[in-house]
Amino acid sequence: MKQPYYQDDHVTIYHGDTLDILPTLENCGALITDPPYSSGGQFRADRSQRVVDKYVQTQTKKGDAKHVREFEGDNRDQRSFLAWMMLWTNAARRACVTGAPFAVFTDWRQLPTMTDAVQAGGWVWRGIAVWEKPSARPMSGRFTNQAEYLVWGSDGPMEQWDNYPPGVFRCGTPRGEDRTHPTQKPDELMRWALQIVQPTEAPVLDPFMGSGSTLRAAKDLGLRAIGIEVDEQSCEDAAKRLAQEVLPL
Amino acid sequence: MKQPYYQDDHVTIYHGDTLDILPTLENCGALITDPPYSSGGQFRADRSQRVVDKYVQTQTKKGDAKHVREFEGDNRDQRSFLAWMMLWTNAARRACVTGAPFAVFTDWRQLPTMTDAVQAGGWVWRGIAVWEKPSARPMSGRFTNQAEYLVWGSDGPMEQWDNYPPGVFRCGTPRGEDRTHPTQKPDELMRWALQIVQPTEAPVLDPFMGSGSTLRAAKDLGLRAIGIEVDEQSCEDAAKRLAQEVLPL
DNA sequence: GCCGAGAATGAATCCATCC
DNA sequence: AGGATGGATTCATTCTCGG
Repeated sequence: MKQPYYQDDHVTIYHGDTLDILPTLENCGALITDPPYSSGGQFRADRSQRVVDKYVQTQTKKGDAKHVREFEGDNRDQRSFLAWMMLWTNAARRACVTGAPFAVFTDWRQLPTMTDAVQAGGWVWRGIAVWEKPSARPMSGRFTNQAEYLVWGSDGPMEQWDNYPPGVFRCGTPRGEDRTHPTQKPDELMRWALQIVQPTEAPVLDPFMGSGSTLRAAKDLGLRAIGIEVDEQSCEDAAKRLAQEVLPL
Repeated sequence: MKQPYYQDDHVTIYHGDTLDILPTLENCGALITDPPYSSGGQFRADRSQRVVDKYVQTQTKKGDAKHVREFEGDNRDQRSFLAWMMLWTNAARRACVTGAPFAVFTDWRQLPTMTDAVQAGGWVWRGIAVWEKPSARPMSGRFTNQAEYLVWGSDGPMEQWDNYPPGVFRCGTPRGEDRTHPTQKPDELMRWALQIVQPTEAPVLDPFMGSGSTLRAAKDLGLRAIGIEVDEQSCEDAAKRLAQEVLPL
């Protein structure tokens, strides 16, 4: 079993490829993650760009968006994207206990592929929840694509317990110094996503940790969590972020 | 050419099966509709999201037996639903001018099938817009499925013009006297959906008219519209509703 | 400290242009 | 012909800064 990159009372971080690490894990209580979308354009040329060129449109882009990091695994075509998604969703399910809930982020373009992939990976798909982003880029004559989606469900039967999270959640994206990862999710959003997880000892699993928003939110909610990340710099960023005190909510 | 069931300055209603009527139409300016979601009707929605036919799962973990049922079963109903959706989306596209926009309502269960169907029918899929219903029934331990979805795009290149409709729209469902059709959409919602249509002479096409909400909203916005409906009682209800005066907005 | 004006920003998209 | 590149564009929201 691989040594953790970072560990404390609540969270564990592994540095490495998700498909290598996942088979070594077991008894996780939930899968909550934000995988690469392999999206960002109608044409293959657009999708094959560097991540920063696709997704970071600040004026500082040419020159010094130094604090915004590149990330891997976002340049696949549709077929290989689906195949890869089936592999990791299946491996993640094996790392979880029966009945575990899952919630996976995706954008409109990959939503149908994502629902296929999680089901092919053995999960039961039970719905779609909506993240409404207040500041999206409008296009003339079209509906603004101002939402991202949370595909959710469970591994087999899903326990009912006393919690009723809303199906549509509205909040803005992190800005400026708060953002170290190009597609970083706000902590508030991750706490919402974690509402399908019952408070237990079994840790939440995030196989695409990035800058560690899922783990941070889990820790703040008093949950345990395990993160996997292939980029070492992101592991370091996340470890720093998690070493800080638990935030009062 | 079949005689209209109802006709006035702005709207025309045909009574009959959509697949019979659509080939007789041409030069429509847009497709805006709310097709049957296949819940409890002609097709089986409860089996709709099984993907075992597409992606075979080879390995199992202990305790997997109970999941197998989730993957078994018969995709014929889902296949026939998809085939039928491809037929009418294609026929509707042929009834429209090149560049025509489309917007089709669906629920979360049928969303992936719908995006497949419109693309197979020859339309360019450009996004998903969200209808947030404030009055959905919550489920314990789960996200509330409180949204329906508008799959939208165009037949080929889409003209840009001076309109920026929001991608998330919040409004309640009709109640009491206002509701004659079981899945009736609020007029306010249909006016939002029609914001993707440029004001022209070419009529909006609704191949599943139901109680006529699309036509009513189009007329109120000063647009022309054509509706098709197989149920005669619904045709009568819609005709009554459309014969009323144009509502001041 | 509060308020308002002006600037910056966003998992974007389109299209002309260049290889 | 078709892939790759780069510039222009849009508005709601948030941020910055000065009064």
